Amino acid sequence: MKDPNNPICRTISDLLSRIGDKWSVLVVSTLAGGPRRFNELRREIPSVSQRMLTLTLRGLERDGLVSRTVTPSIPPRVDYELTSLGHSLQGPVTALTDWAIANMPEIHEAQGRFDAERDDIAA
Amino acid sequence: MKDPNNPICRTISDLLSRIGDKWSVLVVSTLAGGPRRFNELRREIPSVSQRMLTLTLRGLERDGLVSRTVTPSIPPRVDYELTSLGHSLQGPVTALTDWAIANMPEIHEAQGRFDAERDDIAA
DNA sequence: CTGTATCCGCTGAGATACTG
DNA sequence: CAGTATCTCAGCGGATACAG
Repeated sequence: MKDPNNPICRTISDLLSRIGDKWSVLVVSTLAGGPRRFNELRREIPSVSQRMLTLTLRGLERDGLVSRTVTPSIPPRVDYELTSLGHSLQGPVTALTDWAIANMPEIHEAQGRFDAERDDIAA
Repeated sequence: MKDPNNPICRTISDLLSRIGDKWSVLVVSTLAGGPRRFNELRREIPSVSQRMLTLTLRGLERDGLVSRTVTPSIPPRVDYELTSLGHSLQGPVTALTDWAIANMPEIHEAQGRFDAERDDIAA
């Protein structure tokens, strides 16, 4: 159970590093509203760089959470869409973000206490 | 909603970088079985380094998820324990890990397909 | 429009040695 | 026993420029 070499732990840790990365959850939750083109995603997530959006989408595509559809026209058109696997991830992720929102005050309070103590010691 | 500058998104993203880091979930799930001393945790999670265990525990403590109790004896004794906030996180995290376990085959399959295609193109 | 390629700084994380 | 300090290296991620 606690051994990172066993395949279950590795899968969990892989999933966590994916959803734990800086952009995946944001992209998935945006795509939850329906398919988007590349630059639509950029507009809806203004702070993401082109490079990171590409990398994030590739990662999600590799894991089978997002599908990528190319329409070879001029200009080219690429649509990204959640797969059913991607949609099924929404439930657990929402549970987590709801928890974060609900407990935000308590977390910030704890951080404040911790940092105040740290400063006391430093002083 | 998609703006990383708004406090809600920042809290969520902070939470994700905590539970998304390499060790936090492992530590929390170990502590779910009851309080542990520092070296007990090291023994139960053999692959964690001393440094990373310390840093992980500090982070969890700062967020109010774990409490740290020092008994100034010789040798010194320090017990780590989940707070009620820490326990309440177990539910959402379990939902996520259950999802990962349930969908592990499909994810690996998707990765296999993706990597096979990539190799085809490379060849 | 939808990417890829490159450079580069910052942080995460391991190894090792030292301290109260 | 329970840490801190320092070195080191790899990888993430931003900015920018280029390409089909």
